[in-house]
Amino acid sequence: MQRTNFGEMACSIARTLDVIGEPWSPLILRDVWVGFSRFDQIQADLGISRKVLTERLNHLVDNGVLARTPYDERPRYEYHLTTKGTELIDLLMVMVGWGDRWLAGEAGPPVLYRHRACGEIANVDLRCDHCGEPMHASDVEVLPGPGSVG
Amino acid sequence: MQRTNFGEMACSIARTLDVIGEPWSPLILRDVWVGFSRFDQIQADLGISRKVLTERLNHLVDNGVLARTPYDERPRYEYHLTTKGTELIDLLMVMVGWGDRWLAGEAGPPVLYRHRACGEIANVDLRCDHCGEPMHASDVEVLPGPGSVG
DNA sequence: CAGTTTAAGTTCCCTCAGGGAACCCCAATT
DNA sequence: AATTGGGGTTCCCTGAGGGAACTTAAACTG
Repeated sequence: MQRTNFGEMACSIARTLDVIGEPWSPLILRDVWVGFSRFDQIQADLGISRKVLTERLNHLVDNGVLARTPYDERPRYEYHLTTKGTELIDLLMVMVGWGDRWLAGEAGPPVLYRHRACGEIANVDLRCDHCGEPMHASDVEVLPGPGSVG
Repeated sequence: MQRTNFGEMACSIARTLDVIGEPWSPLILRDVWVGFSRFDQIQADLGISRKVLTERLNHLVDNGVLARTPYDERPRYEYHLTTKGTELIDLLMVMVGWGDRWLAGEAGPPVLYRHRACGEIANVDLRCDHCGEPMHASDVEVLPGPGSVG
């Protein structure tokens, strides 16, 4: 095995990386999210090699993150997010938040998000799904779960 | 340039990937987070090549995500998260949530998180930092920001 | 005091993955 | 008849990852 296979590890981070951890994959998801749904659109927007784009799209479809649907009688296809893929956008929004905060510099964030529920320009914040209070690295204690190896 | 440089793109996702998007980097952060702070500990835990681990640690230190501090008069060092790095753990917690949900299978999640504030086993949930309501992919509208290229 | 251990890398070689460009197929358009 | 467009596939070349051995320097070990 050349490239280490993360999917076998008993770790949800490693398993997630096995699906979207290869170079370009998160950017492909971003493109599909914002409306670039066809091969040539994504290729032109990202400047990615066509070979690698083919590989990544197949991998994402095989893993149920994207769906490939024809839009013509000719062999023409569109890629769109499945439910599983849409939930990955949470991850991208958190990446955006961190990148905006630490890497955007003086120019400010490249894009903004308007939250439809309140109409305001906003960012995501992590909360406990049980009590609703903030939940960050220092607020949690890590314990072995049922799927641990021990 | 062989590997495409994401850091130059006007996209906070791409810029974030430039810091932690290479293979192994998120897993190294996870290890440091849960208490593996020394070179050989991390190497043994992950099974990563020593060469690659050296490269990744240097990259993470250069980007201000990890700090390298001596713990002995001999050349012995520990790596720990900076503030910038600690905020990246948010990203890992969201990855864990998605991996638990979609990839854990029948065995269940490998690790659990106890939220100190409420004492319960919990997961993170994304909320709007303005109004506190849920904020996911379908709840936002994407707009150009001050740092956009146009 | 010679030999071994430990931590933290470094060096080497080998294979495979990514980049880039050209090519392919097939239907529609000019 | 020739060109265009979409969605790939094929080719070669370079460089990144894997794996194992080597290095350095201090500290134990007998």
